[in-house]
Amino acid sequence: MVIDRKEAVAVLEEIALLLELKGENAFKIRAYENAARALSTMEIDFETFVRSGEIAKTKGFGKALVEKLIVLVETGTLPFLEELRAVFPASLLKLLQINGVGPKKVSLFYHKLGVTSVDELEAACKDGRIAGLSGMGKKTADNILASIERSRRFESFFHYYTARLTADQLLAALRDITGVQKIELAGSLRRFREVTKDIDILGVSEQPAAVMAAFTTLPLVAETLSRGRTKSSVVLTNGMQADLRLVAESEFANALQHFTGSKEHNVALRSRAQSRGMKVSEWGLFDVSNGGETLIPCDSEEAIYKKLGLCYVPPELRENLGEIECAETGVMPTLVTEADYRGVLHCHTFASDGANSVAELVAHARGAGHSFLAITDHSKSSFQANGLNEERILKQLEQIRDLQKDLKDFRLYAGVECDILLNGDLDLDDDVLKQLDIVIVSVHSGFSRNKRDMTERVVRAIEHPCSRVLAHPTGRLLLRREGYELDWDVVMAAAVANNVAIELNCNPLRLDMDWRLWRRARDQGVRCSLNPDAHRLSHFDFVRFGIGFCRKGWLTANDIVNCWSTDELNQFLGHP
DNA sequence: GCCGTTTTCGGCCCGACTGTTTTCAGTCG
Repeated sequence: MVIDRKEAVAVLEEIALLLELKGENAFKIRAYENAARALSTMEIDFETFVRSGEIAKTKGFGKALVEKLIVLVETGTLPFLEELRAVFPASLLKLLQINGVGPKKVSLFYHKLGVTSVDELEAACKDGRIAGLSGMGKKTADNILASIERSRRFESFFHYYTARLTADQLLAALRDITGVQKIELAGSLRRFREVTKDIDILGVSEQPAAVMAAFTTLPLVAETLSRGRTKSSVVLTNGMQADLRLVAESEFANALQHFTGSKEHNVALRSRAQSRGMKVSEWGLFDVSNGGETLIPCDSEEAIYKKLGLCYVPPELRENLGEIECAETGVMPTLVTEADYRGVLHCHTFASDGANSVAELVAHARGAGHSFLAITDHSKSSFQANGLNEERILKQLEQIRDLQKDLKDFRLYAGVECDILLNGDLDLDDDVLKQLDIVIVSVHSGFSRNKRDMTERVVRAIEHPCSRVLAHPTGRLLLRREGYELDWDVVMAAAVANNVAIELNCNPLRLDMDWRLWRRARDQGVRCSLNPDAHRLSHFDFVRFGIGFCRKGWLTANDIVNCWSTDELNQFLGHP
């Protein structure tokens, strides 16, 4: 039995949760969590990684973890995990997902009441058994019931786009409250995580009590979970949780840094501070080198990083995935900005499954200040999307050439989003593809093939001489459908060798290729094409946040073909 | 369980809020 990387990550994560239930040392638990996280971002063949001994040289994998993972690779099972599973039924892990219920409570409920599932916990809350436990009371039981109800009523995660628009609405409402001097977004939304659980907002006010009162009674707020002087939590009408923290002006920079996270980034920063005789928290940076606690004033996030011997780390990069090591060198990449973006290379008209005409899309793109636009409707195999056959594509090509004649300082490219067939062939005749300015290739069928077959299929499409962009390369739909697996080493190498860009599709459901892969792709020489995959004019707005995901992938304007001049792009497309 | 220029033991990031208790444990981020 072969254990792959994903399975190993799942094993480590499960061990961490079970150890929590067991009440193990928190640092031991963290060691498993860190190892799982490290492994999940590595692009390695897990078995080779373990067998070759490479694992033992990797930070975070000590003697105990290496030994366990060797057993896992060699036998396909891990007795250590089996023993833990025998102590706690697997269903207990689900209880940990209930807000306000942590390992201690789960363990208590299990041992005292035999509770093993959410339904049983609900029953125990209702019939008074929970309130009867020592240390628990009626309020605890009521809160657990409310949490269970909330988790059933709403999915716990939201797509970035939904969450961000909700957050922007909330920010605007908060800025209108009397006594609010400053309001900023923090947390995972500021860091551009693709899905998010809650909205974290940080504010400055000299009248925190009044502001908290106003916040918890906003029309957007459905329910107040907690309300303190510096922190309040609410559930919004759409089911999202939002937290507001208030601090004094002098504390703002430190608080913003702290509440932007990630947790892992902050742990690393605090550890760094400690090793330099300092202490960092949401309240400030302190010199603790001579036993006391002397505040080191920081009026900006830049100042905090500087005092810690680092250059500024943009929020998108704060995941403790190498950004601190990079900041230590004094040189950070100049990340792409919204102003660098010059045009969309993937959109649909009503000829296939879009809502607008070519002319409408052109007008919209020009209105947005873009320099070029590529029309890329679906090809004939995507019949569910009314894909175009050779004849219809050629007709559209003619229409586009006509439109171009009247366009000054704007390049309109004729293209197609051509289906990659099961064997890796493209869906349209070569002599038609050759006439187009840009051919985007993508998979829309046969998602369940295995990794090897999918890799071969995609690489074959990349190697087609007309291919220029590989679109939404895994086909994932966030919170709905896993993407198919690809051997990224092979796919990226093929993309570089054949001068094919890989798309970062910024449709909020896709965000595909994932930000975690981009730094590595860029280092290998892969070009990115950032596209909204627009099916209507409003989808052009996806680019605004798409830029954030490019930044999260460490990309500069130079790495993204959509940020190039029309001349440079023409050269890339082979159409001077 | 990991780690090491105070190095093989003894550290390991920090604080707010809640609910239950009279000083604190659990949870969360």
